[in-house]
Amino acid sequence: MTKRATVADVAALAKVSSATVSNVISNRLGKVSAKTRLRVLDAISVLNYTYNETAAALRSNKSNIIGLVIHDLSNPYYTELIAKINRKLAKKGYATILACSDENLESQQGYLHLMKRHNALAVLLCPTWDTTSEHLDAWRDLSPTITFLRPTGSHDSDFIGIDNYQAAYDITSRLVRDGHTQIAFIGGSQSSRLRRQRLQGWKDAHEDAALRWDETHILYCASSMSAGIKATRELFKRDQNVTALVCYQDIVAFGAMNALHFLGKKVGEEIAVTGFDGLSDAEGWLPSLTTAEVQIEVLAEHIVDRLLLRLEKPDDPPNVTLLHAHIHWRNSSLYGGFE
Amino acid sequence: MTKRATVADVAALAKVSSATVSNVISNRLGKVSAKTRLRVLDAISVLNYTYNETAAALRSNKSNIIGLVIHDLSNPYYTELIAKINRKLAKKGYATILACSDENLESQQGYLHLMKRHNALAVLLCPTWDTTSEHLDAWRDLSPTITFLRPTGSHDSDFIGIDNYQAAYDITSRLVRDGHTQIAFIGGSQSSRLRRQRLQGWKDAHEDAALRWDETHILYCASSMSAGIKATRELFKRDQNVTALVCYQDIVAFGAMNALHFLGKKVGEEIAVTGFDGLSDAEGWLPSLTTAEVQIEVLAEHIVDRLLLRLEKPDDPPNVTLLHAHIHWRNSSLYGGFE
DNA sequence: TTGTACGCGTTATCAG
DNA sequence: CTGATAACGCGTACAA
Repeated sequence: MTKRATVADVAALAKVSSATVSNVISNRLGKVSAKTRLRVLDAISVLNYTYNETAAALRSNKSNIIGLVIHDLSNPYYTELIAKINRKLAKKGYATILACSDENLESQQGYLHLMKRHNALAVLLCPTWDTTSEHLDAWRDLSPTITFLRPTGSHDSDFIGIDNYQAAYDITSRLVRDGHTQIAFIGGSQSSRLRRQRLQGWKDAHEDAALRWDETHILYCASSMSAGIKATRELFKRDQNVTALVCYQDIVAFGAMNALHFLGKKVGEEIAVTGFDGLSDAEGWLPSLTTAEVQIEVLAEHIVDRLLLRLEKPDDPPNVTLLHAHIHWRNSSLYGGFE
Repeated sequence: MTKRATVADVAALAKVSSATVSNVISNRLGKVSAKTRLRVLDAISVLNYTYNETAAALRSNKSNIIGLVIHDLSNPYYTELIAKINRKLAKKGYATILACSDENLESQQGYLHLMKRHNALAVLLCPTWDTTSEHLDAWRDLSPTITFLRPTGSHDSDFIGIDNYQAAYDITSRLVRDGHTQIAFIGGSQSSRLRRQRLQGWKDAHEDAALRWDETHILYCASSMSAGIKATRELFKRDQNVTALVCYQDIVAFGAMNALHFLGKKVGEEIAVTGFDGLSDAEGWLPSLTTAEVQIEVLAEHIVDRLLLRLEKPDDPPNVTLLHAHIHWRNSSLYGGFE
């Protein structure tokens, strides 16, 4: 546990001032001659000097810490997203403080407070369902907040999301055109705005095709494969005539397909299943799963780009971006099997 | 973007010195009278004062940041673990800087450096396969490093892991006793020490039962359901006579079960499948999956406890803890179906 | 019980 | 191009 070298130590060894060392460290071009620069770099490596972010942050009142607050870490879509955001930020030299609110508003607010204490440069937030615009006001003034995936109702912050309504509408319409009349909607939690958007697409697709939808075909369930299994079994207890399942998420669809195997229904032949998310497992599954995808990579890119833009121009008006999902039609919803 | 209040501002409003404010904030009992305490707290709320961790960290040379470096964020076992560790640390007042090395040593070392720059109080590390004890030496002297799940060969750091050998041995032995003679081992990557431990358990269980194991029954695959599907199909291309699959992870087992459905084999009747991890989906799956579990909660508890202990006593000798897995025998490996 | 004064390691400012 | 010096906001002896 030897004490670590400081700028002053480096300066002394290189026989320059601490200001010069600082200039070298920050790569301020033209502020320091090539020769002294080398001398300083040499001293840095001799002393095994490590930059102290803490001191720099205090002095410049600007940390390089980005807060990342999310409601759930059990859904692979979110964790892959986090991984990608994390990597992109790291490449830009930012560190990420992670927090998981577990769908608990109080906990989320606590974490936002933590970010403030740490002087987070910005906060990326995927909020709990009960988060309103007002809940964010307390933080927005200090550091920019960028919300993603889950709308908070009013948009005073930047928001990057997915056009869920359209994707659900498109999927359902296509199923109707393929001849399905008994189409179920499975998954999501009751209070979810996102679910409401997808469900509305499902409903409108019915109505625009002059088809009645049935309340008993709508089921809630948690975000897990086993919840999808349970919901699917429940669905077929209610009604044996369903021929298509529009699932709220891929993991729910995986569960549904597992349950359908068990119920003796051949997915892609006797019954269609669709998902949402575009997980990489969807393609390799048997049969391959039809799903609405916004590539996680693309989403992460948008989020990080928006963040960087916002850091440059803090006072620009908030931006709302809705990404269009691409629907991969695969074997789980084969056309023509349902005439 | 109004400037935030400082201790000095609070002191001025409460008509006390900054030292008194500091004492109130840090809850140093007996150092300040109840009356002034209230005055200070009042001023804090009036000014909407927020504690500045950065300044505190610089002054005391002790951050409250814990670095969490992990190799993979796509496996639910790890993400659930992270979520739990994160929550426990937050409860103790620590913030977590997350980094994902993506199985890349260079990237991992970069992140460890980042942690050092941020003066991390400690680092929790689930290392890449090619990490050796020497790779950690550079960081260990500065802040304690606690490794988990993946052994690094030599143990100069604290380590919390799972007794993989024993669990795999127990599972395989039981399958042998149930009458299986053609037992495959699926999953894991070639260089994985952890996989070697589990595989050794599988091999030794064969040998102790005077049973030959077959090299063609051993397959590598990535950590995903679709990789499990591919590997299982490959296995049955090689040999139709396998009656049991010992999978390296639950997600691989889920994939295997999906593939087996497709191949027309009834899991739990004609063929046995076992997993590793004890994911919550294992129980709800159809049929329910036999799996070796070390409860994530328990593991997280051990890791955090070890961390806290280490912070208290930095100079105690490193501790290695191996947790014993509990095997849940479920329908996917029903006894008696293979006579 | 309260106040004063200084230092943590860096960066910004300005003068040379 | 380089150097001296003063901040940043908080913690902690030590003095009162």
